[in-house]
Amino acid sequence: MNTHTITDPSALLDERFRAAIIAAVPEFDPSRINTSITASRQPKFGDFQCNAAMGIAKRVGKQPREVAAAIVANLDVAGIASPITEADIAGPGFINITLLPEALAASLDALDSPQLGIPIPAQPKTIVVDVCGVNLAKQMHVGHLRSTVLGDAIARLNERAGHRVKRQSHVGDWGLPIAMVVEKLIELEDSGKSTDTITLDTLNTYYKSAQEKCKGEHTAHKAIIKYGSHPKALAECELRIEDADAAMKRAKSRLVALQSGDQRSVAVWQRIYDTTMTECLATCKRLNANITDEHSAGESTYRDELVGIVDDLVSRNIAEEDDGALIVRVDGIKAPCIIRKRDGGFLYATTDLAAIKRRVEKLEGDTVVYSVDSRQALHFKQVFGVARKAGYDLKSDGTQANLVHAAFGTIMGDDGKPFKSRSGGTAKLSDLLDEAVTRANASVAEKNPDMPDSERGPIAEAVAIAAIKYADLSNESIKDYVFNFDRMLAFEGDTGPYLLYALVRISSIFRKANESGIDTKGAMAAPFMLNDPAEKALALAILRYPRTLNGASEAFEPNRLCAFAYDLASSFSSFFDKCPVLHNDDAASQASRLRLCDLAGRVLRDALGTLGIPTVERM
RNA sequence: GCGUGCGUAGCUCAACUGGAUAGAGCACCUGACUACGGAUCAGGAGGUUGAGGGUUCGAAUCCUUCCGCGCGUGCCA
Repeated sequence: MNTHTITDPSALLDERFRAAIIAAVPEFDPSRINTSITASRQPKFGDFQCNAAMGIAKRVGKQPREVAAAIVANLDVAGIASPITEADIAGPGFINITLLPEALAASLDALDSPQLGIPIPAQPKTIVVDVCGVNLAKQMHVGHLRSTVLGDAIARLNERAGHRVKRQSHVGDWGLPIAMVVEKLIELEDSGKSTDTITLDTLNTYYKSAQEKCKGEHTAHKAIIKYGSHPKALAECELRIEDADAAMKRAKSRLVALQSGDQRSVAVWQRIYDTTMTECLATCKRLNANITDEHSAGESTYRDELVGIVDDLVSRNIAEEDDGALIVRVDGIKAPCIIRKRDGGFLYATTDLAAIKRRVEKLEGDTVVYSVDSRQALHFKQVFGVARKAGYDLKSDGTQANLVHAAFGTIMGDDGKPFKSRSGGTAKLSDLLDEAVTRANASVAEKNPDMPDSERGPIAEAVAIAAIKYADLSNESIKDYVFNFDRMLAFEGDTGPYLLYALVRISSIFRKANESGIDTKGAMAAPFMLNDPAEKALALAILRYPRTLNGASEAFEPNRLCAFAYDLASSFSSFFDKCPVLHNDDAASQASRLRLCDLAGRVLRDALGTLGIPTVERM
């Protein structure tokens, strides 16, 4: 017997109803039975309900209520739920189920283990998760928030579900833009300036100016031709284009030097790499995202594989030449996937193909999931299509790996447009975090004036990160969402701080209990007494943890676990209000409630940990 | 144009993937032994789920036609 069957009442009910359905409707293919046991939305419909009768009735051509009655007649829920009769059949054939108090207590008791009822899969899978994906010489900005936070959460969800997870950060460390910055640094060195203590901020400036220098003027030129301008301005512009062309030429030859392993170029590149990654990984750490150096898989690491892949696709007639470029056509997609430019250069599609190959063949991924902006949907459709066509998705056992684009929407500002910094540019991620921390600090100081600064600092940091991450994770990821400090940092309502507050109250109860000499340790073995509706509601909320976690991990949807966490915190708050724990003369009830508090706290903490949200003891 | 996604309370979002009377949070109104942390709890008001049609016992969810918005769209990543 596995843990799942014991701790999750819905799993227990699933078994009993399956048996009843087989007996009640023998003509129905047992392998197609879906018992459809769900938690009831309203208490008056019981604790759980079975919605299977309607669907089965349709397929076997019977009346739904007739099927429901047959199921009930063949049903044995002894030891789990109150006896179920025809009176429990409602509407078109819903079967309402109310758990026995002792069964509820037993389930809770079984869940109360270090594993917290999460089943360990018989055959763990390997899930490769594409996360973060920063670019050299560029600061992390809002655009990286979601790929980092969501990607890490998806990784954690699958780790918690018992799978092997391999994070891969596809670092943009290759190509012309980087060569431009390398060239810039070398020019500086040649003019006698030291670049030893260069910062990422400075690199970022170089990156932008190099970009503009090499192509910005061309667009300006086009605009002038199109809309007309003073001849002098035009002449000046053309002069600058000559400059730009020269710069572009230098950058391209620098790229060649870099790619062919020129020592000096590589050394400068390495410095840029180190400077960028040191700062970005620090930001990841600050975000409580488990993304470290070992997860970095830069585009440069694929450079020696690209030629082989392209040759392979050509020799197998998967790729074809078209207008000088090399393309692969994928069924159902109009736009072909370009894997080599007319000038012989490779594109990011080529690199991504190499990445898929590595992730399936070398990293042995059963699933390769990409936490990447939804605007890249077409790109991934193409690349996945090419990979399948070429068989790069085939695992060693010959079956196909599951390629998933876990797409997410854009972060918007209050004006409904993509989020910008106050000055209008792209907002640097660390600045955003700083502002959230400042605000959290002020709030904590206001609510809790006695707390010393030294204690408040780290707490404000955790509260701010929790607020930002919860806001990001709790929405359905595919949708755009509005980034609003006031809303996410509000200590009321469906926010990160509210969840932390629930934990703080639990911690506080135990602090107080221990101070007054109550045997909290002993209470951890106390029998659960769940007589008050609020106690029962809290128990039912806790018991939903295993199912919710599995559903969220399988669907790569962290927002489901967020909803669970909020529901749990909210159920706890109601319980806290109605069921005194310490101000309670009944020793048995007190012990039960202490244990319930402890379990609720551990489950909530575990859920938040699985989302990558930091927690605190006080706030 | 084609492709793709979205449209739910005044605002921000859910809806266990086709289930019962569409739920939360802000904001608004009314309450709660001076509170085991009130950063809370209980209640009220707030809806033709963009519009029409279809599928069925049952639709916010699936199909279809419109409307509106976003995004992508052959040699950037």
